[in-house]
Amino acid sequence: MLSDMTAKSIRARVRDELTSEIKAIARQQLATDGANLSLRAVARELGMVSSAVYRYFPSRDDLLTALIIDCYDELGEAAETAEAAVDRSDLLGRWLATGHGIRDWALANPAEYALIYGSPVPGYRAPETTVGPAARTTNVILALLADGVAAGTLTVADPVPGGGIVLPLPPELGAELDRIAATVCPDVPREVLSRGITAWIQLFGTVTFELFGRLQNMIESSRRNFFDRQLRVMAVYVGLR
Amino acid sequence: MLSDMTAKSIRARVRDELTSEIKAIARQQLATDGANLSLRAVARELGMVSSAVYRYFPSRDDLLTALIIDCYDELGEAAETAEAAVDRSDLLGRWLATGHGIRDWALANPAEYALIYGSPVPGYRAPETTVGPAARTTNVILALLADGVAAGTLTVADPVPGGGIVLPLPPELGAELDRIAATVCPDVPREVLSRGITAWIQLFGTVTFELFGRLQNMIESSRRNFFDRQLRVMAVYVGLR
DNA sequence: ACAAAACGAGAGCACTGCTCTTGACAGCGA
DNA sequence: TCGCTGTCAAGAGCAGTGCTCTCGTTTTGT
Repeated sequence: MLSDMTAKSIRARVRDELTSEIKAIARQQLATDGANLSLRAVARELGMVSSAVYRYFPSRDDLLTALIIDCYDELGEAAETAEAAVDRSDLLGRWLATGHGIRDWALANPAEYALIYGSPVPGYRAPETTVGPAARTTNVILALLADGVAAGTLTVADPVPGGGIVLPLPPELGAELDRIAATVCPDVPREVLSRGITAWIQLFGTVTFELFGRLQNMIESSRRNFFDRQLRVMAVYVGLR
Repeated sequence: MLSDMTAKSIRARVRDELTSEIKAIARQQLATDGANLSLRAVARELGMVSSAVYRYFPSRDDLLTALIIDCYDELGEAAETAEAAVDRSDLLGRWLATGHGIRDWALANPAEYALIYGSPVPGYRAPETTVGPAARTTNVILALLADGVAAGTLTVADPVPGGGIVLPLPPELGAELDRIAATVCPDVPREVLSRGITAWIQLFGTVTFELFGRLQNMIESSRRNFFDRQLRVMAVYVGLR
């Protein structure tokens, strides 16, 4: 009985170990070779022959998919843990923590961020298994919006008192926002969701610009300050306090 | 004399023709193979042997650089012509035209957009010759800001009357913004420049998200409406009217 | 008309993803 | 303990890649 389980575990465990070792070296190579990493180089690094790697990943794209899922999960976890450390009623603090958690992970893993948020690999179709991990970061923000709505902080009305920053939503866009809200955050009105999406795009747009070198010769020494300000500007726009 | 010139023209012209033909086919392949296009495939398409292509581009990276410069120039020209068609005093119209011009070009040339605004190719260092063409689109926006400042429309003060969307700039970030403004738009105050950069990031962030598939299962049928609204929201934030 | 430069073709090198076959080893039931 | 079966690493091999070098040919400048 026990020997059965350990025997099974033995083969399975060494396989899992090799699998994660392959992924580790592949991620290491990701930093230098980007998305077009070499399976043979990974095998060489492991002292294996290239064909042996195919016992663990049926193709290079499958290895890439595994890496993508891992990265989505890591980024999602980074966002979740950063956000979880803030008092639930402090919506602004939660938003800031989420943003900086995402940016910090991206700065620490630039190649991985480029893999999941950069140009789509031509000919590569992301399988369905990636959408779950990919949604983790957005779910953090959506929960933030839902909590703000529940607390009465986020409303349909203009979050900037006396300001005119809220523009009417075109009907087709409004309908589409309603459809999104219905499936993913039922109690968030379309106006709040719309502002949240704008802030979401600003967050990732700023990280992407910083990592892809578009801030070079512009914002250099105060990039964290700049990003923090971007977050706060969007927080005011959304109404997070 | 004339024969000299035509003789000179003959060799140079056929060379230029071949050069642009290579680039045309390379851009065609860009759509299917992305940044890792095959020089041999381009040569095959031309009925040449691969080594012949090296007479025109010393390496694959040089061909890529030529494509990048062409794309920057095309995108810049698209933004410029779209913006030039609007009355100079209509700042909001100019901003909207610029944004839609950029997005329209990106939608028409998604692979090219990914080439210049996607993940940086690992190991590829963009040469100095690309920064000029790359700056064309941002120059359009900077001119917009400068005109708004000159007309008195854009000021340091909060563009949203009675609103509190303007946050104080951290001193280091303010100094950096001053440094940018001094070299590229001397009469634009740091506050206006800061708002412009935020709008600029929102513009390209939205286009990037749309093209890289991050809007899938969210905004589908009303993407142009969504982008237009994004532009208008940022216009209100910046103070463009 | 002649030397020099430019050009296309071909062979070749080292590399890639991937497939197929071969031989070795471990776990299983009898 | 002895075969059987499934898993594994290794090697050869195929087609493709970027790139270099050489070899005749053509074109150019003088």
